[in-house]
This record gives sequence, structure tokens and C-alpha cells, in this order.
Amino acid sequence: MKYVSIIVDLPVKQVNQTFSYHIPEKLEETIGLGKKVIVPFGPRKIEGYIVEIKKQVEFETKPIIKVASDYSLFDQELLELAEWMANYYQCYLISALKAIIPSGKQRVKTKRVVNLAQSDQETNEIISQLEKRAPKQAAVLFYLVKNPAQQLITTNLAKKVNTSSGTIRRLFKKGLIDYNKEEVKRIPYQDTNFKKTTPLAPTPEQEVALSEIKAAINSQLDTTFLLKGVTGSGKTEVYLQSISEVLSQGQEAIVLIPEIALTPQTIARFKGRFGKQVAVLHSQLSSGERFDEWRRIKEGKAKIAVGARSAIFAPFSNLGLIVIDEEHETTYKQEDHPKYHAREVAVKRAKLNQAVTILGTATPSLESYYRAQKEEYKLLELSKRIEDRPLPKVELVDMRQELEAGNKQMLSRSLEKEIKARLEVDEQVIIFLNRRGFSTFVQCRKCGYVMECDECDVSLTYFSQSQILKCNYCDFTTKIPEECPDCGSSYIKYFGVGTEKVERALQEIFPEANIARMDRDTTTKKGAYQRILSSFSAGEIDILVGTQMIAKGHDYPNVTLVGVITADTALNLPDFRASERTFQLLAQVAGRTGRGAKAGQVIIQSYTPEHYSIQQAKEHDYQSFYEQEIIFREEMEYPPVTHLINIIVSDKSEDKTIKVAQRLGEIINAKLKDTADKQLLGPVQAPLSKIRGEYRWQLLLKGRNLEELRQLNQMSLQELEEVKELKSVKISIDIDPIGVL
DNA sequence: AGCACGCCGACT
DNA sequence: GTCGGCGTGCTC
Repeated sequence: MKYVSIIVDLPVKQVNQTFSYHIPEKLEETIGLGKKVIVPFGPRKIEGYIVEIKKQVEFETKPIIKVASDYSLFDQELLELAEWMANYYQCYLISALKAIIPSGKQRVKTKRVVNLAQSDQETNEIISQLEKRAPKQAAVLFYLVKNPAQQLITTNLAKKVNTSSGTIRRLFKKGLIDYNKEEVKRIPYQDTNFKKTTPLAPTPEQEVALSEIKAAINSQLDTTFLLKGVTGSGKTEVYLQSISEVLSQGQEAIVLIPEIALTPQTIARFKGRFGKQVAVLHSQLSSGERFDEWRRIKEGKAKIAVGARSAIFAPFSNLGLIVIDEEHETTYKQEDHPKYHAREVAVKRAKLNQAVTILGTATPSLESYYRAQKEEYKLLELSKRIEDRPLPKVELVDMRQELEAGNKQMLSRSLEKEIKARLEVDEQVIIFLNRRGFSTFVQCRKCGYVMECDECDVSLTYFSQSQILKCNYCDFTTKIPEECPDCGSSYIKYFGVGTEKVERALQEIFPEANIARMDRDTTTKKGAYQRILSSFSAGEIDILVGTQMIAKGHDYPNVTLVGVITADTALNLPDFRASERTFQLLAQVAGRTGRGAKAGQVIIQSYTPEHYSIQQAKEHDYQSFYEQEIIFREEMEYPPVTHLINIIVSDKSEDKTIKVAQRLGEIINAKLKDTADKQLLGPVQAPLSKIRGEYRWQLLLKGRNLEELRQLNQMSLQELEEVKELKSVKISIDIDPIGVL
């Protein structure tokens, strides 16, 4: 008799372990590691994944009911990677596995949402009947009447009215609610024709980098390179020729690109060189298309996977190279569980395969450069742009002096003058707005009242097109009030320098110019993002105004001026990465110009131009920036010198949240007593103190040894579980958080 | 998670 | 007494 170990598809602590089953004879042929199966589990049937095939078993077993996938969804190597992730990021193995296997795959992705089974009126009657006998059920129905079209699944609904899933099941049994399968839709991706490209002759610097990389590829050691190359220095050509080398060894390659830069232009560069051998994996593919690409990789038809974060799990069997472009980008860190960082996973996966990793960027993350300094990574530099084009000249404008000189506009005199000059010679301009950390909000000018979301601790964002106020954290939307809800005054005003405001101001000064705007507001519609960029690239737009999304990877040879309206908004955030982000952003934005034959110019407006992150960005001097920033990190004991674990405690009850956070704090502190190399910050109210009606408190663990921190964290949480009455409170762990905001 | 089991207050 | 809600524990 053959047996298997199964991980069941339930992200719950109690079943975060393997369960043994036996294989009925007729399924023996189709069984295998990584197959999805249906198994009996208590009184019901659930999905699970085979993680081991074995001959003996120490339990009385039930049989597997059926095999639910044609393919093995992961092999031994990817299973090992999942186990590493589960341990490193402290998540359930099933969560790590589900991050690895193709998402949206075989079947259309659906969620089971709860609906009322009768009209609101009838429901209201039922509520009054139930209220006494079954207050919880009445509360659930009441919630559904009050919040139609919220499309909640059982668990979330139960949480909303503070009850268990059992209550909802009882309502279903009574026929008062029913379940609807709701499709999670995806936007299809259109393929284009790709022009064939041939390898370019490398510059001397590229030559050096390539020879080192090729040597590493041939040595079969898991070397990690940090390829630090200024914008426009030809990093992509290095990637392409490295991939060629790997292919000639009969091995495969993965290329990660930030989602936002995964445009047809970027894909064309890889498809143009390697044609059909390239599989593209990103979130905008339909589930069918994505699964097709996944199968091409699995079957060995594609040798190169190009994609966003999750492409790091491409199912290759002989991986030789992983490239991470723009390695400093924070989008490589997954926001929800498992909160993995693709860069860390890549280095681990390379190790499992004796593969080479190339981390490419103009502005390395402090983490990567720190490791390069310690020679954990090998540093390769491309300091010159192709054809020796100069880096753009950067001018800093002190906005305080502008104001003193009587200019109250948001455009400095010098930026206005330069824009005018470009328009006269038909060159293009990009105006960049660093909006991270604040958005347009609505405030009463009389009493200062700010419109906020009831469920979340944030001010509502103003969308002028639709004349509404919206919460960025939940789906709450509302109309702009005529009067202040607090004092009744009608002096309600919209604040914040939005892209829209900049656009309008520019249009006023330059009525003749064609101005387009790109931000979340204008790119929500399908394909809008592409449309704006291609029209800009075709020269139909003179000035493009936008947020972070225009800072990434495109080549516009006719752009000769980039203006940054406010360089320092991110600097004022209470986050230890504030300077790093500011420097990276300014350097990236500056890189958008001067990429053609014409020289480029950058004007940065700032209220704190003396800050080193801004000064060093002006000089294009990463090295100096790093040296100054690492001193700050050393002093404050922040990453990359230390590791962090962010613990978020959240619950609908503020009282319970605080109690749990404080109890956890006590437990940790007791364990920290005689250690100097680890510390606990908090518990404190989280910077976002309330999201979707849940209160949030935060604890931050800091220390040089991550393994020790992790153990401390685990032991403390275990001890916390003994406090029974506080068990329902949610605790979320973030290992190596990107920010603590 | 989601199912059965068993305790306990309310009501023909 | 019995009906049904709600907390608890278990799933190879």
C-alpha cells in the first residue's frame, strides 16, 4: 500500500501540519508530488496538496477521493522553497504553497459571497422576530440590509458583526440567506509583434560585468551580483547577454520587473531577442492565458520567464539565472500574507539551484549595497551612460526663497521659464509630483474639521472628476457635504497639491500646450495607462503631469526637462526609509530625461534643499548618499544593520486590542530582560490606528540576529495563547517590513 | 474553516 | 421537559 502526506487547503493554525491518506488502486497512476487532491476531512471533503509519498504510516488512514489537477503544481525544489518561506516569514505552509502554485489557474477564480434570500422588507420582519431569540442572527441580517452589494464572504461577514461562522451557516439552513459564486475578473493582455534584436557590442564596462557573470554561470556557484548602473547605462543588455549564456548551458532564466514597468516596450526587448522562448507572467493576464504560460514553462517549451514578483516561482527544472531589475523597488515585497520579498526568495531559490542572481538598479536598496560592502554580493558597476551621454544637469530651487520673493505659485520662476523654453522648441516636459504620504483632502476653513472615514483612521481623498470623497483603505465613498458636518459653515475647501491642481495651473500659464495627467484618478479605466504613455511617446502631449507611476523605466528621447514640484513630501514621513525613498525617487525621475541625443535638464523644487538625500540626488552621487545614510541606520539601529519584525494586533474592540498588545509587550519584555542585542518598541497605537473598523496596535522587534528575533516572537505568541479570553484577536506578523507606516 | 457535540436559557 | 443558540474541540 502506498500512502501520501497532505497539506490541506485551510490557512488555520490547527491544521498547519501534514495529514496521511492512502491511495486507492485506481488513482495510483495519477498520484504524484505536488498534485492537488480532494480528501475526506472530518465530516466533509476538502482540497489538499501532496507533499510526500511514503510506504508507512502511523495513523489509520482514509483514502484520497480524487485527483484535482492534471499537473504537478510544485516539485521537490519548490516545496523546499515553500518550507523555507513558511519558516522565514512565519506563515502557514499552505499559504506559502499557494503563493507558489499558479494563481487563477485551472478554474475561474471565484469567491462565495453571502446574499439575502428575500427582500429587505421581508428581512426586516424576520429581524424583529429573531431579535430576542437569536440576536446574532438578527445582527447578521441587519448588516446585510444596511450594506447591500458589499460582496462579503462568510468569515468577513462574521467578523463584521462579531460572531462566528456558525451563525451564518444557521441562517443558510433556515433559508434566510444564500451563497453566490462571484467571479474575480481579470483584464486580458494583448500580444504585439516584436521586432527582432541582436546583441549589441558591449561597452568596456558591460564587457567587464558580463565576463564576471558568465564565469559565475559556468562555475555553478550561487553567486549574487549587484549590478549598479546609472540610468541609461545599458543594464538590460547585460541581462540579455547573461540569459544567452545560461541558455547555451541548457539552463533557464527568470527575469523580475516591477509590475508598473511591465509594459509592452519592456516585454518587447526580451521577446525581440528570444522570441517564443519567453513566457510572460503578470497580474493583468487572464487566468487562462496565465495558466498557458505556466504550462509552457512546466513543459520546457519556454526557457525564460519575464514577470512581476510572483514570477520568481516559475516552475523551471534547471534554473540557472535570476535577474531582478530595479531591485530597490518596494513592489517586490508582497503586501499580504505571506509577506515575502521577492529579492530574498530569489537569493534562496538561487542557492537551492546553484544559480546566479543579478540585482540591477541605479539606486541600490540600502540592504543590497550593505551586503555588497560586506562582500556577500559581488558589486558590478556601470558608471557611464551608453555613447557617453551626460547625466542631466540638476537644479535645486528653494521654495522658501520663492515665497520670500513674493511668488506664491507652486511653479517656481525658473521652472516656469524652462517649460516655456521647451515648448517653443517642441520638446517635451515631465512634471512630477511626489504625492506619497499625503493626498487631497477636504477641510472646513472655519473650524478646521477634516472629513475622515468612520471605519478607518484616515482622511478621505477627494476625487474631482466624480465629485466624491473616497477612503483609500475601505470602499467607503460619500458626496462632498455642502456644509461642515461639525460647525455647519459652508466654507468647505479642498486641500493638497493634487496632480489635477498642477495640471490646471499649468494650463493657465500655457494655454496653448497639450497637457495630460497621469495618476490613480485617470488610469483606473482599462488600458488608459498605456494610452496616455503611447500618446506622450508619439509627441501628441507636450507636458505630462503625474505621480510615481511616471518615474519608471520608459525611454522618451524628446523629453529634455523634468520638473519635480515638491521633493520633500516623503521626507517628512516618520519612517526610517524616508531619505532612501526620496533619494531613489529623485534619481529615478532625473533619469527620465536626456536619454536621446539632446541633453536633459532637471529642476527640483524643495522646502529643504539642504537635506543630503536631495543634495546627493542632485549630484547623482549614490556613494555619498549611502555613506551618510548608513551612519544614520547604524546609530538608530535600523535595517540593514538590524532586522525588524512588525507585529500588528487588531480587533473590532479597542479595549481588547490594547489589552492584547500590552500583554504581548509584557511577555516579550520579560524575555528580553537579560539581552542587550534585541529590543522592543511599543506597544503603541499603529500609525494607521483603525482600518475597516478594526483598531490597530503595533509592536516592533529589533535586533541583529533575525533567527533569534523570530524565536523570541514565536515563543511570546505561544505564551499569549494561554490567555484564553483574548484568543479571538487578530495578530499579523511582518518579517523585514518595508516600512513601519 | 466548518462541522458535531453538549451546555443552558426560554417557551409550547 | 424540549427547542435552538452559542462556545468548544477536532479533523489523517
